[in-house]
Amino acid sequence: MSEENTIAAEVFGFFTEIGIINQLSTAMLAKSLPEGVHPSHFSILNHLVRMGDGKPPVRIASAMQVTKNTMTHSLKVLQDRGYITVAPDPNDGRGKLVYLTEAGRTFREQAILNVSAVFGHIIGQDQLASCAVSTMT
Amino acid sequence: MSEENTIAAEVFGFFTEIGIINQLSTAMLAKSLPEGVHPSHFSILNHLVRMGDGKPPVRIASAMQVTKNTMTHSLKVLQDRGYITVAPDPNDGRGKLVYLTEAGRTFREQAILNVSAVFGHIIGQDQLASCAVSTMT
DNA sequence: CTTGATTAGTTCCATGTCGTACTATATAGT
DNA sequence: ACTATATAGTACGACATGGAACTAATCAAG
Repeated sequence: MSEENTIAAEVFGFFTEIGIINQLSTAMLAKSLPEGVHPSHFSILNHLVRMGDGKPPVRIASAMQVTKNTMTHSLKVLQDRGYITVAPDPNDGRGKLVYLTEAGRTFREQAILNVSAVFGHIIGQDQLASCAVSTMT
Repeated sequence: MSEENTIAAEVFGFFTEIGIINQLSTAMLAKSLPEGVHPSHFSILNHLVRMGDGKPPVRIASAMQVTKNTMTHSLKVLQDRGYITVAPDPNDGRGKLVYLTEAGRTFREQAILNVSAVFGHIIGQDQLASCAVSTMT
């Protein structure tokens, strides 16, 4: 019994570490994005570039592991910023299709360059050590 | 230049994977928690158990990588549920100190058992054991 | 001791996310 | 064809979180 508890603690601790890494990397991405663009918004653009656009919102939502409501809201933000266009699906009266704009593609590329510069800054300088220290405290 | 872009894409993709793992494991934890208890609330209890209680909120906030506002809100929730008590710091008129209650400790233990049961359900006891071994070495 | 700067905690507002309920369309069973 | 069920998208409310501003208390400099 206590053996199983030990194993559970090990697995739980592993995912706790994953969460910490995710927290720090997401914070870096957030700081490198312009005002009003949330990491989740960028993530949608990234997904559309990698997996191809012209997909219905519900498919994007399930791929990003968020609900349909959240996707509706996020797509509205991206549409207002001109990064995507949403058109009705000609083959399904219920559905819509999401397409990337040129502005959306260039924005995504620029954002990756920005956050990569931050990574390089951190790895290049000795802040890697301080990063490790901050996770321990 | 394109070489640097390739490296950037590698690093970026790695953190993307980390984010996906975190999303899935956090969702599992959320589903195994009772109504009204957010994963971040549980995370605070977990931190207090592991690092010791009697700490001021601002220290917990910086350790959990959230702002003071969020910590104020989360502590209020935990206090209403009787999992913690908050007392003024006798040595600092501005500060407060956060203490775990017996209910908080038992709740945290039970939650870990619950989520571990979910893990066991999904990946099986054999993989759990090997996973634990790999994290120990 | 007095003044300026710093810190702990709170409050207000904006935003991202989820749950529930709803409408409109599509599909299946008869 | 008709009805029942399922699916796509949206509207509304609830909650977690962050940013800016604020109060109270401590610390540092003179």
